[in-house]
Amino acid sequence: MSATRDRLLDAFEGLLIAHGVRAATLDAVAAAAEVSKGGLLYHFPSKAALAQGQRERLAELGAADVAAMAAAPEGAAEYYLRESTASGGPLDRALIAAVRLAEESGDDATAVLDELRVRWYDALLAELQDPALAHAVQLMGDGMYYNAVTGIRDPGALEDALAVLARLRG
Amino acid sequence: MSATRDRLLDAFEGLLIAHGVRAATLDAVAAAAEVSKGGLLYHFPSKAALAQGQRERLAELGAADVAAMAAAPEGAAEYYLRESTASGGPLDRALIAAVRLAEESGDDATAVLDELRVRWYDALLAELQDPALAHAVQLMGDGMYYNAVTGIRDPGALEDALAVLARLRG
DNA sequence: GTCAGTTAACCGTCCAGACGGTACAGTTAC
DNA sequence: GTAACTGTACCGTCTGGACGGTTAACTGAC
Repeated sequence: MSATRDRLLDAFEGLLIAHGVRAATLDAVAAAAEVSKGGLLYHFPSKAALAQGQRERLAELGAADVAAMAAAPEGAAEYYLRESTASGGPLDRALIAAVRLAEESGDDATAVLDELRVRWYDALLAELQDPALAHAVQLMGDGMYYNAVTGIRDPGALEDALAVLARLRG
Repeated sequence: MSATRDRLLDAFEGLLIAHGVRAATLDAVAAAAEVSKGGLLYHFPSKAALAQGQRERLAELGAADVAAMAAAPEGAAEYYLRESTASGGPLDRALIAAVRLAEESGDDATAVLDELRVRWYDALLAELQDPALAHAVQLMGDGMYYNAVTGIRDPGALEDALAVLARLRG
């Protein structure tokens, strides 16, 4: 909606990703977004509201990605694996930030992540028509995300995952 | 070594896993270990020392697991996948705690995780003799860990991963 | 055999700074 | 005039860490 609101969420996510939950203080977020603390609290009256705004952003980006996955010319599975390594995009940033937030606030925070996972699985199953294979593809994608989240570089992961997918399909 | 030292590390890991880095304060760790704050700081003179103690514990448990993996009768790959879902054991707890810690402290904290990953990969490769397959198995294991870390329940993940592994072997 | 001295293991309190949040009086752009 | 801010000054609480005790086991001298 508002440009400042988006800048604040960008800054919040950026701090969460780069330096973790401890670094994502209200002062730090405001400073990173080049907004005063009062300005931040104008848009998000509390830190919980800021976290909820982040979850809403993730839900929107996630829904868009599920739609793009179903429409992908290379197929849902390949699209999914490819996206799992392409860290740096808006969805990846939102996902990593949400995972970081979920570690503290428990249930309601993971609900968005849970539902998104189910939707991704459904899209994979629709294309692959094989529950175990769909599950395996999703797990490999999760693994690549996991490595991205923890900062672990894993060269060749995408190629090998795609190669294994091809074997299983063939 | 010391029983109190171990209790402190247990408490530290427990808080990191259940409520995240923000909850794992010196006071909270001391209280959970039923030790005074002064007692905690006797064993670990700073919070950084506490985190390093945790990493050292992970390195020890990890080395033991790699050895157990190579000696597993069901094979390294099956052992690895099975262990990836068995959350609650000492190694899993240490791993999750280390991942949480790594989000803040950056490079040197991820070094232990990085090296452990390489060792696991080597053990998988030694059994499977197939780089892409070894990589895929590791990614599926990572994915299951990732879900355990974020509190996502994923029933049937192990069975499906093992089924896919059997297909790829056969 | 006992008794001062040492040391490891731990307790409880204090403090400066950071944190989330409040309050509110201005300012700018439309 | 109203929405969207800025800037400053606060408040109460929490946090990491410093610090000065305390206790109990051990050690050697006499």
